[in-house]
Amino acid sequence: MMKAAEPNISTNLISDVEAIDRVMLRLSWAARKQLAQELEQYNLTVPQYVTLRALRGAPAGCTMRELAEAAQQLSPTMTGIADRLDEAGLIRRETDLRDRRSLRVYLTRQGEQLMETLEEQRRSRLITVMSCLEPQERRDLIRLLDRFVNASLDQNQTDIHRSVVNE
Amino acid sequence: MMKAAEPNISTNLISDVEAIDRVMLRLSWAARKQLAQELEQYNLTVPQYVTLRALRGAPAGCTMRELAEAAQQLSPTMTGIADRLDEAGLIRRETDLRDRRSLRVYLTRQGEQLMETLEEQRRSRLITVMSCLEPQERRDLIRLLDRFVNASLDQNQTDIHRSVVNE
DNA sequence: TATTGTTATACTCTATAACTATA
DNA sequence: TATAGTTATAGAGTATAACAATA
Repeated sequence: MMKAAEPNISTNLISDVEAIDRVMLRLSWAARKQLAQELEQYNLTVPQYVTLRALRGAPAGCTMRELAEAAQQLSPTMTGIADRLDEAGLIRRETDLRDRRSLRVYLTRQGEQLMETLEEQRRSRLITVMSCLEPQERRDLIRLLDRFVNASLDQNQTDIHRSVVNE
Repeated sequence: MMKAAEPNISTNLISDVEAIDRVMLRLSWAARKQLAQELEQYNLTVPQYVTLRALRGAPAGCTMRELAEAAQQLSPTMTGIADRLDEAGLIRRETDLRDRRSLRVYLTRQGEQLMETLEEQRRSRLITVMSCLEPQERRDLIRLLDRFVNASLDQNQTDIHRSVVNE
């Protein structure tokens, strides 16, 4: 008889999985919509924001290829995003003198200022939200979420560059 | 002197906020990429999947307007998404006989089967991931995450329809 | 020949405005 | 007139293939 050896634990795991599935879909959907809305006032899209963050977290003057990897984009996609960030005056691209195939990408001062503004705004919003949790609960949430995300994303090769998106 | 009254707690809150900011960006970005990749083999996009889930969670035969609300989309956007789901044979739209302005949307049998397949696939993947956590840790994660998401999204009006996206 | 980055192309999503049909 | 849904249009992201310049 190969029924579930431990019905309670098994049942709990299934219902846990359904609960986490719902909350994760909600996060990756509704949270993204909220971020998009927050960025809209600065005429910034989510991929553009991710790119700026990757750029900020990367060593100064990374190449287009490195930037594309860090932001998890393909080369042609990154070209388009960089074109628009460039046009908005948030980044600049300069030919690498030692390898004239490469472009070095930098945040402009305006880009740095925008990122500071956004960081301040995000921080104050998150402080409000996080205040709803006790200090110990906050640490638990971060620790467990980090373990979950690592386990979840390390299954795939999707997340090779998490150190950069993660800053 | 209005310095931080409790330096340790204050400092911890700031660093907690930075940690949660990173992991949240990572979730709403990398996790979405992973979902997109998982759906790709079925020629399904993330918005299409969210729509199918909302449809599955909604009472049978909801209107286009209700579906758009449930999936947090604008009317014209939902028309386009529904067109493609229709063309793929996953949903069907029928004129409401009592109000001929309205369309009633249904999952086709093919659509239901696809959703079952996807649910099975997601479940088995999540079971693997969740197994990395102890039962008590899983419950803690779900509880804390739920509280965080509610606090975070209830700030905005972004998430009016979480019951449906949430199923 | 291999690499860097771009252009060309096609499709999807998103947002706004204008429109049709129904109520 | 108000509502349900669509079409029209434009911009942005995503993916593939082809290309130029450089190494």
